[in-house]
Amino acid sequence: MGAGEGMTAADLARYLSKHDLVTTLDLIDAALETRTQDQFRQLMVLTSGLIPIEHSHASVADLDENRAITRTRHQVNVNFPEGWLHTYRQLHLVEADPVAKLLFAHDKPLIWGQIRQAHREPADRRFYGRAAEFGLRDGFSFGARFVRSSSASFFSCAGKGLTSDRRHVTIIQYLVPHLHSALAKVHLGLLKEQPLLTPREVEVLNWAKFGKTNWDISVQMSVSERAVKYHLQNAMIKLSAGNRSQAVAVALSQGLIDWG
Amino acid sequence: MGAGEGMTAADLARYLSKHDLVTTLDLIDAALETRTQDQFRQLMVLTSGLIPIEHSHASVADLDENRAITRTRHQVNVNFPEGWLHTYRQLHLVEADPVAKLLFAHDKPLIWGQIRQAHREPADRRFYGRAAEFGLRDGFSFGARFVRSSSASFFSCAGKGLTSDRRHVTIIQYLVPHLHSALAKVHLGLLKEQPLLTPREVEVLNWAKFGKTNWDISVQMSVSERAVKYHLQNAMIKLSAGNRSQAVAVALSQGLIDWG
DNA sequence: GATACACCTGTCCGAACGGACAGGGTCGCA
DNA sequence: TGCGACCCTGTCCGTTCGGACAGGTGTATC
Repeated sequence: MGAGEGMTAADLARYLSKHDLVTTLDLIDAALETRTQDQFRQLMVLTSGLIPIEHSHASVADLDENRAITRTRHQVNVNFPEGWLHTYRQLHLVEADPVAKLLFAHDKPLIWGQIRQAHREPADRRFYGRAAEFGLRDGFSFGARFVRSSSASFFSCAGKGLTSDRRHVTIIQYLVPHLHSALAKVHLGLLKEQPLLTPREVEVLNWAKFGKTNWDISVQMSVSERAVKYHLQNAMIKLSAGNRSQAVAVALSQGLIDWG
Repeated sequence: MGAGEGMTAADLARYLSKHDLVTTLDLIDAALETRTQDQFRQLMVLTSGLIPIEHSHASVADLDENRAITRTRHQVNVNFPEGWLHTYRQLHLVEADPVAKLLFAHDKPLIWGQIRQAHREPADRRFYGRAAEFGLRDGFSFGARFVRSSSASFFSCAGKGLTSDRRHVTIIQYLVPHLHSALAKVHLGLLKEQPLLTPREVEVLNWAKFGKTNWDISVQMSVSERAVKYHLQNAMIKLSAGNRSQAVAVALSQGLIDWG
């Protein structure tokens, strides 16, 4: 029991004040209620009232079977230095980033300082140097797959002295997994807001997932069988699916239709 | 922000000791790690060290579109009176149970005492009388759908004076949603343990979800196309699916195959 | 040795599917 | 007044699917 290695409930009592505990618990509760991007931003603001987060940035991405990022779905940049993000993309620093390599390895927050101490290779030094130019020295990252989805979120927070303090580290270990699940909920909500599929396409897929034939669906929807094929065909094109089975599977895993 | 109506962070500070806060936070953390039925039982035991839970009982069930229970998938009865559960089933008390009506209405813990005060009808009186015979007076229930699944969990905890105390109620409000997600994880794990499907059937479904044809799959698995049809057919029978699309959808929603 | 189960294979055939051809319409927006 | 969406309809045709017939093996259990 307890978050992270060597982290125990005793740490909570030792390093955190009663006010810290109350705030952490309330932030966890607020994370449960978080549904929208604005609420998530607000959550990060509240968090930075507890620990000195100066910059934070969250991404949702698709992973392949090797847990490598294939596509970035969307970003919530609260106040991360744009220059750094630009440099990172431009120079493909993901190859050099020691944190990125470990991001999805364990479902634990990664404290930059701890990584820095473990890996002391010259290539890493250059990376840390670059990051320091943008004021990014202390901080943490957290990456985790969403349950029952091929997507994952990762986010980074930076701030002066953020992770050289046992109090901060303790709070991070206990709080961050809940920020992740809040982000997952925000992401799911956003997917439904941006309607990749038209209402009719969703309707057809919702029947198809129950194994209905085109003719069955046409009766339910009071249209011709051809109309059903038309919508399903468009849905398959939009979802890059080769047939109705894949279309249903993709739509389910993307949260475009739900589980009736 | 804050759990439940009128519940604020101030309540945490007012009614909870520092030790309470530490324990609650650590229980929430332990809930994150919970994967097995034994771990869940252990979690309930730890919880009863914090608030006076004497009896607890958890169920996972399938819901229809009206949020009515269609099938109970499995139960974790820690120490609920068997006699009461038997009476409940025998007399279909779910019809009379005021708590059951509200179980999936909001994603909030239901404090029995509060329900009892709100509904003072004679029919309810009889129900409370029966429950009291089994020592069930004070307690709470919590029901919520699992994300991206047609299943839901609900569980009830009872104990003397359990919910007539602000301290207990506050802890319950903040803790219980995390117990629910722990139960969800346990349930998912159990589904994979009881192999409804054979390894080959799982393999075929995993190709089918990518839209592969029977012939494609037969090449991948180095068997005849007929063998693929054989496995898929058996899978469809076991999953009560009418065709491959429904088989894939059901297998996904049951957690029998995953995304990737 | 019988029984059960998972695994694999074959052929046949009607139903369902998916693509490609073609053509309607309404609505909102530039 | 286009233009692009979304919606709807038709026919044709080759492919795929799913059910029903039938058979085989190996392995574990009793």
